[in-house]
This record gives sequence, structure tokens and C-alpha cells, in this order.
Amino acid sequence: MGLAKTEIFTLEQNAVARFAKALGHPARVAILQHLFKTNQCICGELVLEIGLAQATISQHLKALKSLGLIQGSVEGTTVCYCVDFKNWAKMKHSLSIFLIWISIPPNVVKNLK
Amino acid sequence: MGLAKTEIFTLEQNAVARFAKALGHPARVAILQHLFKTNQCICGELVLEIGLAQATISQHLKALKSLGLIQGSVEGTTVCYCVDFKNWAKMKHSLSIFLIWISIPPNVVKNLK
DNA sequence: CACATTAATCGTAATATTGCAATTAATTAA
DNA sequence: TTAATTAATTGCAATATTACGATTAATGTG
Repeated sequence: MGLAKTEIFTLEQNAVARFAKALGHPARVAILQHLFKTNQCICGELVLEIGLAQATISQHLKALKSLGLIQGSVEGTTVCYCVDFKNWAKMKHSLSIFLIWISIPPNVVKNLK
Repeated sequence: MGLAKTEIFTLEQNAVARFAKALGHPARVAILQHLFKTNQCICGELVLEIGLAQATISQHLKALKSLGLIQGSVEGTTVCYCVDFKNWAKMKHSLSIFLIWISIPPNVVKNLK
């Protein structure tokens, strides 16, 4: 099928998987690293920086954008990309919570609340 | 192609992507959650718990196993799976470090070292 | 031994992902 | 207006992923 059966999983499981999938390609990791480092940059800069074809970078940018992790704004003939910090924080929170709490036994979690 | 050009990325970028990819499917997230909760369990239990076909669960287990995140040991006619805590810690460290440090400017990082 | 149980593997189908060349649409510069 | 620049989109090919039924191999039970 190639299609995940999301309906049988919890919201948390799907959210973790969706965010993790976004980080599941080194080009997208590199794009995010570069955007954090430079604060913002145009598409063409990422093409040069990373060394994949323009169409490929554009595709990865689209994936990150559709998840909300980055934003793009047209400026003349260029498109300026930057991190969407609000959604980035959500993603970071989701993944961090998962990584932290998965190893804490349910009864301990219960006592902490 | 369907094949990532890993050779043009750093070790860190590839490691983050590889680990994130492992968490990039809700079934694998669910498997890991269940293994942490029950400490260990047999394959058949995961099939019942998650509700995907046995062959499918086996495939996801293989993916987690080949990354080293879980271990499986044959016990009679069953196979008992558990988290490989050492490699889990490595993965957690890799992803956490990435999530934490990506937003810290390089000059600040430099001053902290 | 025959039979049941369990889980890996195989085969297959559907879909997704990755990558690039070529094209297109939008904007700017001459 | 024409030409140049930029980035999205299209079209395509190769490979990967997801899912499942069927089979197989291994082990245990009668």
C-alpha cells in the first residue's frame, strides 16, 4: 500500500510520527539547520549550500512548509524562507515529550500528576 | 530515485534523519511505547495490541531491530522483544541534542565550550 | 511421529519518496 | 517590450515503504 493506517493510532502516535518523518531526511535536517543559523535565506542559497537540484530542494521545502515548520515569503523574484518558531516549538515539544516520558512507568506518571 | 544522497550530508545530519525516520511511522511509535510499558513482550502480543497483520508488525520490528533500538530473543515458539536501552539512549541523545542546539546561535555555542 | 503455534520471509500490490531535467509563472532589469 | 532571474511545478524514473496473504522454518504438544 505505501500508506500508513493512521486511523488505528492515537493522536500522539500520529503526531510524533508525522514530525519525526519531517526530520527523516538529511536534506530537511540540513535545511532547518541552515535556516536556524542564518535566520532566513532564499531558496537558491539552500540549493548552493546543500548541493541538490533546485527542484529537489523545492520539494523538501514544500514538505517542511506543509507541516508548518517553515514559512516562505515572496520577495521580488526570490522566495525568503524562515523557521516558523511557533510550529517548531510544537514539534519540539511533541517529540521531546515523547522521548522523555516513554520511559517513565505509567504509575509513576500518575503519581506525578 | 527514492534513495537519499547521504554522502553529501554530515554524520550528524544522517544520524538525526536515520533515527527520526525510525519514529516516522505510528506503528513503530506504538511498538516502542508498548515495549517500554510492558518491559518486554512477544511479537503476537504486539499484533493483537496494535491491530496490523502479523507480517506487517514483523516488518516494523525488523526496521527497529536493524537500527538497534530493540532486541529480539527466541524463546520456544515465541520471540520476545525488548528495548535496547543502550542504543535507545544514543538515539534519544542524538535527537535531543539536535532539537536543543539547533536554535542556539553558533557564537553562543562557541562561548559555552 | 503428526499436529499446532509462532514469527520470519516471500510475493505482490498500492502508494510514497527521492531526485532531476524541463517547463512554467512571476518578477525584475535593460 | 524583451531578456534574465528565480523558484514552483510537471513529468519521469528509480527506489522505498506500507500492508497483507501465503508460505516456511522452528519449536512445542499430543
